[in-house]
Order: sequence, then structure tokens, then C-alpha cells
Amino acid sequence: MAYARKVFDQIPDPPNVALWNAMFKGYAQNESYREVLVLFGNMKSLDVMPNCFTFPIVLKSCGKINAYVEGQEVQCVAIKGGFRADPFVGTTLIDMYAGGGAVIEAYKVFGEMVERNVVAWTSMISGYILCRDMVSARRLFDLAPERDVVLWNTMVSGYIELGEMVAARKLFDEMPNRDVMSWNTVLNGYANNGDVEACERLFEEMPERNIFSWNGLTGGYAQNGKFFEVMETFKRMLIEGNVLPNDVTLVITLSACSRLGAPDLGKWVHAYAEINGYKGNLYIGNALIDMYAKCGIIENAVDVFKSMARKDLITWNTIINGIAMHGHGSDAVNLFCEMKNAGETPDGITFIGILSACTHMGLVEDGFSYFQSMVDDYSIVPQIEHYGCMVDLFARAGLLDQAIEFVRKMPMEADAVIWAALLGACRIYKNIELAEVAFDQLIKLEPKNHSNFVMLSNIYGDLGRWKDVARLKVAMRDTGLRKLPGCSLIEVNDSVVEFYSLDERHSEREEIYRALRGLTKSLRSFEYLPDLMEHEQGG
DNA sequence: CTAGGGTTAG
Repeated sequence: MAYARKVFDQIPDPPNVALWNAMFKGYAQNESYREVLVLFGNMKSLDVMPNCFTFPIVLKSCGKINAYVEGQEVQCVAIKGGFRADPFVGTTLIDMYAGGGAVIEAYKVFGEMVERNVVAWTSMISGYILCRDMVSARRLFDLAPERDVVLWNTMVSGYIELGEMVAARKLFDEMPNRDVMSWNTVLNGYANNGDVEACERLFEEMPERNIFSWNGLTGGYAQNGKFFEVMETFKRMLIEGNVLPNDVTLVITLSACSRLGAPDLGKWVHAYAEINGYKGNLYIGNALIDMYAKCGIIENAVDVFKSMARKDLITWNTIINGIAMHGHGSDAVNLFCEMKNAGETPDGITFIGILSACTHMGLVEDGFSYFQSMVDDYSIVPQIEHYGCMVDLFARAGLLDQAIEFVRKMPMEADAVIWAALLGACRIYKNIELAEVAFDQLIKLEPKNHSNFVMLSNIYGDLGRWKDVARLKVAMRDTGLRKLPGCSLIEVNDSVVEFYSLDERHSEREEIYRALRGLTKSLRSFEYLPDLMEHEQGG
């Protein structure tokens, strides 16, 4: 745009409307909406008359930056210029007003339009949907003289946005013509409403699939915690080969790799992204940092971070939390300073990383002052996660009194995470009184969580109070609690295998257990003694 | 040179 502007400014005599319009379009495409308005002012002061192409671009720019006063002025210019009846101008005005929540103003424009085509009807209906007024939207939909596929899809997605999946499906079934986007809209609706089975069924039924369809299915799996299925669908997509993955596909797959701990597939996606022209992609960069951090390869996370020319708040938060998670507290704090120097403003998530960094370094006072700074300097209202960090900070440092004081002073009820942090600290500092308080809260909050019993039982065991250990065992049996086996995941040959203690599901279990016995034997021959301090393993 | 519909990351 800077070069375009240079050339534009060198045009002798005032440029004609078409040239001005080209400049407006350029700025709008580069999201420099304010610049569009400034330039529009310049044009008017040079007495160049706008034409019918000018107003839609300028009005859209007003809407993008919520400049409604300016928008109204532009509207006046349009009316004075004789463009009151232009359907393009009318539609953009409806979008602008409705986008700012002014449906009444939007409806006024709609009502005064001379020629209302299906696009204008769609914009007005979208406006009502935006205001969550499905009744008015439906009334107009039923009144519309013409309904094309875009209008139908708009209505269907309106129902979905308001969580009315049944109404959405009914309308979808009534559609005279459906395009890929109609199918994708409903697919995403099921995905976002947690109905993975319906999502799968619809995907299989689809007459045609594009990249959005595939991303809808994988996104649905990811949102509902089905990360194996994300990986499998990604592979299926590559094998079927009709549709190529795009940046969104790669981001979803990378986040599945993070959750499953699948660095090999993660690295493969990394290479694929670089080969296929996604090198500077911010979303992919952020997902890669998280993937490497969560898969334990923090050096690679740092390399990706350093290689990124564009960084946003999420980039900084991901690397800070990743570094803190790996116990490099002082690096996390240094990055926090760098972030501020780079002009990025921290948010609540940034502080979760910083607070946990302080916790792991045992820097109680620093942590406390960061917490204060978060409130005082950044006007961030602490969430329960932040109080949890503070309780953990005090508790791990052995300041159990201060930890419990924080719990009492919190503006909300402590959750299970907080009581579990306290209970964990009580074991280290052998504080049985507080442990029992925390335990009582925990069994109220999560009566079915076996590991709370285990934690308290371990504390009793440490103190040799075996009668209490036995009592807890009975209590656990009485509540019908059975220990859920803690499972582990390992990536083998491009897929992820889940296993737990004494698991017999794997097809090669004979060979696996033979190898395990051999390893145990050689460990013993090196006089390795297993840790017998754990009385029972937690969940 | 102009108007209406989709997915993603901490």
C-alpha cells in the first residue's frame, strides 16, 4: 500500500473516482479502515464526486471500526449524491447498522429500500440473528419473495448459533437445494454441540466434501476430546487425497499431537507445513510451539518461537507457559519482560504462566507481587485459576497458613484443583489437620475421584497411621469407588497406543511382556531397587 | 472499482 500510495500521490490533477476507489479497496483489503475514511475525506475536499462503487467500500470500513457517526455522514453523502435507491449501498448500510447492534436503524434502511433483492433480505435477516432475535429473522424469512441457498444457509446457521440444533436440522431437511456449505454448516453445528456421532453420520452422508468438511469433522473430534480420531482422520484425508490439508487442518492435528503426546506426527506436520507454504503462518507457529512444549521437546518450541517474524499474544503466552511447565522459571520471567518490550499486553493466561514459574522456583514474594501487578497495572480480574496458582505458590513453599488464608479471602468458592493442591502440599509438610479439611472439601466436590482417597491415605501412611489407611480403604469400598487404571500413551509407528498396568489388549502383548520381564531382570542385576515409598499409586 | 454464508492456536 505504501508504494501504491506513492504513485497515487504523484498523479497530476485530482485523480478520477476509479483511482480513488482503487485506493479505498487497497486500504480495506489491508485492514487499514481508518485510512479509508481519511482518504474519503481528502476526496471530498477535492470535490471529486463519489460513485456507486465508492459507498459500499467506505461504509464497510466504517462498520469494521465501529465508526457509526462517520458512517451516518457517508450515508448522507450517498443520499445527496442520488444513491438512495442503489441496492448495493442499501445492503452495506444494513450490514453496518446491524453489525453495530442498531437493528432498528438497519430495518429503517431496509424498509426504505426501493428495490429489495434476496441479498438485502439476507442481510436484514442476518442482522436479526446477530441480535439473537430468531423470531423476527424467521418472520422475514417466511415473508421473503425469493429464497436462495445463501439465505437458507443463513437461517440454518442462525438456529445453530442459538443452540437450536433440532430446528436447524428441520430447516436443513426442508431445503430445496443444498450446497457443500449447507452440509458443512450442519456438520459444524453438531461438532460444536458435542454430538460427535451425528457429526460422523452426516460426514459419511455428504454428497461432496471440501476442506471445510474435513476440518469440521476433525475439529469436532478435537473439541470433544477424541484426539485419536483426529489423527486417524488426518491420515484418512491424506490417503483419500481428494482434498489437501490446509493451515486449519494442520493446526487441529497439531493440537491433537499436543494432547496425545505424539511428537513424531507433530514433526511430520511441521515438515509438511514448511514444504507447503505455511512457513510464516501465525496459527501454525503457535500450534507448533504448544505441540513441542507439551511433547517435552522444549528446544524445538523455542526454535519455532525464535523463527517467527510475526508474534501475537497467544505466541507469547504459549512459549511462556511452555517454558514455565518445563521448570525454567527464570527464562519464563525473562520472556515476560521481552513480551512487554515488544509492545504486547499480557492477559490473564500470561499471568498463569508467570505465577506457576514463580511457584516452581519457590519465589513466593515475586509471585505475590506479580499477582498484585496483574490487578493494579493491568486491571485483570483474577479468575479461580489465578487464586489456584497463589494457593499452590504458598502451599508448595510450606506457607500453609497463608495458603488457607488465601482460600478464605477468595471472592469465589475454592474448587477441587485448589483443595487438591493443598492436600498435595500437606503430604510434603506433614500437616494432617489441614489435610483432613482439604479432603472433606474434596469428597464433597468430587465424590467419585479415587485419587483424593489415595492422597490422604498416603499422608496417613507416611505418619505410620495404618489404622486410618485401613479405615479409608473401607470408606472407599463403601462408596463403591473403584480405582481407574492410570493409562499412558506412547507413539509407535505413526500412531498412538494407550496402555495401562497389566493391560492385555495389545496384539503383541506376549512379546511386550517378555521384553518387560527381561528389562526388569537386568535392572535387578544392576541392583536397582524400585521405589517402595509409594503405598499406592494415584490416578 | 461495489452488497449476503464456513473451520483453527495459548
